[in-house]
Amino acid sequence: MGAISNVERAVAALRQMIFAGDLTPGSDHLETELAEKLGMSRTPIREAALMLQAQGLVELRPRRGIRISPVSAQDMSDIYDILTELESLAAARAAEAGYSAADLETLAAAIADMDACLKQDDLRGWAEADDRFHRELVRLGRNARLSMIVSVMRDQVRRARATTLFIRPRPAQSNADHRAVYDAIAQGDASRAHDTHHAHRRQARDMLVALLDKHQFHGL
Amino acid sequence: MGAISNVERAVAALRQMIFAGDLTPGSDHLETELAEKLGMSRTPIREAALMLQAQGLVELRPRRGIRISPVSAQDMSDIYDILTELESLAAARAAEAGYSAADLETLAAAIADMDACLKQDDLRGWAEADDRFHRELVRLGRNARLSMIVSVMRDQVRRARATTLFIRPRPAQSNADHRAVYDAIAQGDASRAHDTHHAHRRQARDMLVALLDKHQFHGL
DNA sequence: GCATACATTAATGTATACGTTACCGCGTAA
DNA sequence: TTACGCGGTAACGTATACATTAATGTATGC
Repeated sequence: MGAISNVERAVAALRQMIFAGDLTPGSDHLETELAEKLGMSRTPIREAALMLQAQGLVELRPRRGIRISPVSAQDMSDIYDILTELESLAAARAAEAGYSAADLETLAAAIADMDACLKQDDLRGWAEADDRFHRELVRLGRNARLSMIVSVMRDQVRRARATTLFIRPRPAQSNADHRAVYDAIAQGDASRAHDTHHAHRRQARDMLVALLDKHQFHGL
Repeated sequence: MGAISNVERAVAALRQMIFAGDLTPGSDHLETELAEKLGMSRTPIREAALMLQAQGLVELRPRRGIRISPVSAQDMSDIYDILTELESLAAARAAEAGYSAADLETLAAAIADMDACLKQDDLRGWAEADDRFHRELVRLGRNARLSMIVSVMRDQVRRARATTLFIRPRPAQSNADHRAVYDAIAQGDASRAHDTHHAHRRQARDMLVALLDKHQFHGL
């Protein structure tokens, strides 16, 4: 009854391998190979691959194997554009929802954690708290489809973050932005929540794009 | 060489049946059933269902069959929110791209067609041209992921349009909006393109939501 | 030497077989 | 009467076998 299917196992394993870099972007992998490696038949592997394809993590190319989707600088820019718009919308909707301070507890905690991590130069911890902030923000927007899309986009970004986290400037301004967004939501000011977050994301995008250009990033 | 796989056939057939209303939202269908109906085995049916599930058109529920996803009024509102943001972004990017009048030919033609259809009270023709306009607009935005997301969202809306097309007010203001967006893009004015289209979509959303409320629409 | 046609082959797409499991109905006991 | 348990069954998840097909290498003709 534990009911954890092989397909789920395959999806989890493949994701893990992709994010960990065991399957490098652009590389091809035969269904049979992966099946053997994960100790199951081709069927669940194929189904898992189809799901991951729908999320843009892999491409099924007949007779050439399952390709781990590469992410170019252009892709990153495209993804950030989408994230910017959708997260800003979520921020606006969250502000409209009229949440109480208690409802916004998770948000506040994430901001506090980011502060704490920055003080200790714990970039990994900061990134985790930053993720938490953005995830909660989207959740508060109460749009299931939007949440889904954002999480798919974020997955694709995640692979690049490992690379860029330690070469990007310290995220100093970032926290002030988060606080401003938080305040706008707490005060129910939708358009300020939207615009503030939009500017925040836009800036992050521009920074990242410049960074990728500078470091000759041409695909991951 | 014919290279049209059964999976593709299944996807196309299922989509067709869903849009045509042969498979009504909320209904369940066993894999075996569908396989027999389409003259193939369960394997391609399952793969097709997985793809359609990723697009939100069906849900795979173990032992209960493949459910045609119902779309509630809330869903419609959520979807329109997403469309509003993403199409507006596309409009802005299109304006930035500096297209020539020739590049915008398709857009202009769609607007002209909408005018012509309205004059003849050809609502179906108008809807088709309207689709064409929005599709081209998104294409000009040059963001492959955005295009994909928008097309998935639009698919979900499409099912409701058949219902609402003939009870909604004549789209009179609509064309003026389209022209304004076109002009902004032609002049390279990104923020005007964005805001104009945003207002256009926002209005369409509000109208639709009001309409669905009024007609006691509680799911399709 | 180069291009083209063909045979080879290996990987996929599809069908099928099978074990597992949740659901449904029936019976029994409280 | 109702709740609970038990067995039958049917649908699914997965493995496997088979058909199909595109890529690769080879031979042949120019």
